[in-house]
Amino acid sequence: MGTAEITNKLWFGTFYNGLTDCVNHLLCKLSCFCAAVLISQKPKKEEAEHPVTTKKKSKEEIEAAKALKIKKKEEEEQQRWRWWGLFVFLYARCVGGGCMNLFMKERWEEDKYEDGVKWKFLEHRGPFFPPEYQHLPDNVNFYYNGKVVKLGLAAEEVALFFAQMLDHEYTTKDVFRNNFFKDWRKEMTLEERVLISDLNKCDFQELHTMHKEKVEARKAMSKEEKLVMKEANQKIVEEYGFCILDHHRERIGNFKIEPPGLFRGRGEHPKQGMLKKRIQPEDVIINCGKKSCIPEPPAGHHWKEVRHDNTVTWLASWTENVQGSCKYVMLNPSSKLKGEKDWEKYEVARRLKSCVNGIRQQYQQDIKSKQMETRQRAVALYFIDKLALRAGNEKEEGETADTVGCCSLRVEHITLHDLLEDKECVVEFDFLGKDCIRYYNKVPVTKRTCLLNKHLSSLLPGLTAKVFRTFNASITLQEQLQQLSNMTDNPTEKLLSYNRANRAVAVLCNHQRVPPKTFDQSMANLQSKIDGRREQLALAKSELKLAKKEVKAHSSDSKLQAVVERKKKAVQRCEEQLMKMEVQATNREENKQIALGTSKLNYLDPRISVAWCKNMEVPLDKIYNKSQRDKFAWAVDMTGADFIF
DNA sequence: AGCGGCACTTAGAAAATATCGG
DNA sequence: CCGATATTTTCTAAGTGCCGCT
Repeated sequence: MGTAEITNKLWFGTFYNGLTDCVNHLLCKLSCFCAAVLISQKPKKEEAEHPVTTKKKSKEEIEAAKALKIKKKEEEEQQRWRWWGLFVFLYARCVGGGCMNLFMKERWEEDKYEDGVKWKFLEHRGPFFPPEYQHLPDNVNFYYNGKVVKLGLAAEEVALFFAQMLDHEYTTKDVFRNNFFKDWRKEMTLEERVLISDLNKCDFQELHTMHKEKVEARKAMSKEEKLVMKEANQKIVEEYGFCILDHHRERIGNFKIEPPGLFRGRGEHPKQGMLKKRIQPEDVIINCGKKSCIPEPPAGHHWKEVRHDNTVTWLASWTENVQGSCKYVMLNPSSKLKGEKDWEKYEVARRLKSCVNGIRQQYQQDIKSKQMETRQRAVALYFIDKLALRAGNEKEEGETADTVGCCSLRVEHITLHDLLEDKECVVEFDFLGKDCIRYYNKVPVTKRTCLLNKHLSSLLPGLTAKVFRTFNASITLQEQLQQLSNMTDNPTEKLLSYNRANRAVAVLCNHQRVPPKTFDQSMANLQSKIDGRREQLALAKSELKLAKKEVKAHSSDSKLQAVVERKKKAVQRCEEQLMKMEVQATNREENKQIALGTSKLNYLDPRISVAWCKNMEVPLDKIYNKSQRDKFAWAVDMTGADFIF
């Protein structure tokens, strides 16, 4: 590589990255200004095009709405921070020479901020607080032992939390009820506490009914009312939902403070039903840039603390009272901070690809090791790799539901069979994993923890137990897509193949869901639709036959010929619709207990999917919705059809 | 060297919204 | 256009992994 070229790149790198603050800032301001002008002009335009007849207006309105949508899209696209731009640029220039992964990658790493620094400038409005609780209307009553009891504000609010959940299974569980009652009593006045001593004598029915009515009323709102609500919400998002990070406006993920309520732990959680208390500004730590405006706390309040820590990515945090854990306000997945990290994750997984064979050989060896520790490590790694189990960190006993991962499996979770269902040496797993999802699997094995991660990172920098899940998920997707999809398939079949590949990964990672309550019913509905369509098709076919006969009889009458054509089209349309529905039925049936979203969002290198779409000529929006396209914008932008994981 | 806590990713449920088909 | 159903978004719990402290 010539010196001139290097110099050139370095210059560009410096230029791009260091682009003096004021110039960069100016550009940013300019683009914001332009957007503001465009927005402020829009209503005027619509007004100008106003009058004429109602029918025409509505048509025009539709057109205008469409144009507006496109414009908005373009604007968004223009405002998108293409933080991966330098990489793509350099890669494009260098890929011919094949030097990218060494020289340029290093250059790229160097250009990032110094160790641990995540940003230089960060400004935001602080989190958004839920509204204060308002007393119940006078005609809605809580009864104790059959008598009306007017509760104080605090106790009433908590009573309503319980009342709202009355339809939920939670409220029938002893643990939930006991925890709730204990915490509820803490919120009562002395008088209330003396009176209310038995949850079974509490009647929340009126509160429950009121809540349900409110929900119904919200559903039944007129279009106009809904629009008003929507606009009000958008205003909140506009104000609190964004921050400025290093000159770019970025969407915040969860800018709303979690409202108070009853803790809904998963599975047999010992703390379910406990009161999750209301968070005050006095509980909240704000994190922002030193030079930025400090967000204003709600009137009459102050923040717990304001700090300027640019080695972390959160904008605000508070400690939650049920588990004592920290909650954070962080950026949306489409942001640079999240996207870059995501990209990095997949790069580590790809690096594993080149050395996974060696690692596998080694743990097979280590399984025979004389040292107990080495042997245990090897077995754990074997299962993490083969079954995509999670690492299984230690948890405090009694504080959470009893769930395990690979390194925390206990004897009772495993049964060893010398022979099971014709297979030798079978390990039977049965345990509750993350979110209390049951893992059940029978695995034939061949005859012959923090320590684990340390060992892994010595094999490959950045390698940890969870990388195996990412790696095996992504590589499985790639292989399955390769095996299942054909260029000659129609679009519907192609999508089925994609879903099946995705499904293979979800099964591997044990991503489950409870089948929707309406599943059987909706399946039956679809089936009857299919049957109906079949009959229709048969009818259309016989009609076509008849029409053809007619043509033959009356030697090529042009009118009759046209009828035949029409009938042919009808048959075709019918066949297409039938095929679509049948594929839909297959897909839905196969998806009954499987959730695809988690793997798509967290485990599958998006570049595999983008490349597949390009190769198969499938539009990207068939497999990624808007927020997925936003999250993976970096991959969409930089990936060609030739990408291989 | 072991542990507790902090920061961040991953997860399924539920709510909200869009789409479909009669 | 309207209700049922499907999809998307929101919500927040539940994991992983590492760092700094003792």
